Amino acid sequence: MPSKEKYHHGDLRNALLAAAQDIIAERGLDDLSLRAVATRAGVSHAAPAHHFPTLKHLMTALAVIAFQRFRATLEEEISRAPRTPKGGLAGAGDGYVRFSRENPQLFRLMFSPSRLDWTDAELQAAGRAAYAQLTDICAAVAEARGESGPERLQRLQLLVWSSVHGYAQLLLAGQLTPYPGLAQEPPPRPDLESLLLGDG
Amino acid sequence: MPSKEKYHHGDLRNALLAAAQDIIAERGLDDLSLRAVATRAGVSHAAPAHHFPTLKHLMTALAVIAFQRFRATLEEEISRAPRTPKGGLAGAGDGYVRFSRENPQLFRLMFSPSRLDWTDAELQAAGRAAYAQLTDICAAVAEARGESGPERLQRLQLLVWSSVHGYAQLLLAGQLTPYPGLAQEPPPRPDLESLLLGDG
DNA sequence: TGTACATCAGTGAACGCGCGTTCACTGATGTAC
DNA sequence: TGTACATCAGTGAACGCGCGTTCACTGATGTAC
Repeated sequence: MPSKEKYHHGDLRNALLAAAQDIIAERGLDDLSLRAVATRAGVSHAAPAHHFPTLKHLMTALAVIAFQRFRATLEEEISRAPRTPKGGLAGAGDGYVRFSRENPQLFRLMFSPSRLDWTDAELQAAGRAAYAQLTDICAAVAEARGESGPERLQRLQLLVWSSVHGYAQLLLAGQLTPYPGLAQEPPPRPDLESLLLGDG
Repeated sequence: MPSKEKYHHGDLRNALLAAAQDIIAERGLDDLSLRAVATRAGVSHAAPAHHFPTLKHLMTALAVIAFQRFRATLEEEISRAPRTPKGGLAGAGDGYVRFSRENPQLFRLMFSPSRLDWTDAELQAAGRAAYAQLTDICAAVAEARGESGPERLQRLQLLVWSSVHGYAQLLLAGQLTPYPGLAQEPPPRPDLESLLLGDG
């Protein structure tokens, strides 16, 4: 454990990423800056440059973490659900929505292309790994529906992804709760499971 | 037609809104500022204050215009489609996606709650008017499916809205086209019409 | 029709703010011998 | 085991930038009489 007295931090890169998470959670994505991150990490404002040349580099590294956590949340909810196509689909949907609500600013970052460098190999890998969860689930759903072929599968994936992503986005945008101040319960996630796989 | 020489502009409020649309189309929503708008409109940087006390006021007025245009696009596509429940649903979906692609920055603004004042009556009215398009379409779809009751209708609306909104968002986020530079054709919008109303 | 005057839109200078970036530096670490 | 030295992470002052905001002002408009 690095002491506060040390001139060299020891693990500043991770400390900066942790500080960034605190900042976006408290003040929002728009208030994230290299200077704010440095201050939060207790380091001079020029120090981050050694680890992240630009804010985009830091945000890209943060998005990698976000996608990894996102993937873990999907896995967790899927493993908690019944091991059926319908259960898997419901679990993935629940995980998707839960992550977006628990980490709204990270979620926003993940889908803010202008802030990220999508040519970054780590980011691509993290994104693909998360997306693979949906792919697997959808393959099982397609099979249960007696559908086959890559095109059918792709269309099913897009429908599933779009509907849960759209619900999450509308929820975060405040479009599903008349007045945010009222803290009203939002309507439940669209039940694509029943539509695709029946009530069984 | 106001001449450039006049000290009083005559219609600065609208000129500022037009300048704002130019700026977000060319430089993006994040580069929108009161100063930039003033400069673009050919006016001193303090002039906008007489019409928009803060940037949020301007953005809210801009979102009103956006929702009105959005509504018009939905209407246009719906009226172009067959006058059946399925045609209406397809038209609404096409309009939704077309608007988001033709006006990506306005679309972003419409769903950026932190930038807008949703207590503004005009904004609420504009948003509701656009949403009413979807409501009407969904009522027809529900009837065609033999469903009834407000709860069923609400769930159907949420599913329809979520799936088309999610598709539009994923498209704008660049998640549906591997490399933006390649200008690859994205996959078509999820065909919720057939799923809900069959192939007829 | 003409004059006086209130109103208000737009000007331009000034302020403080946080930002990214640069740069000479300082202090710690680790390696070569 | 000890010394010299290269490397590099972090410092702190400085710079220029665009931003929102304030404020005394100036010029145009429209209304009262």
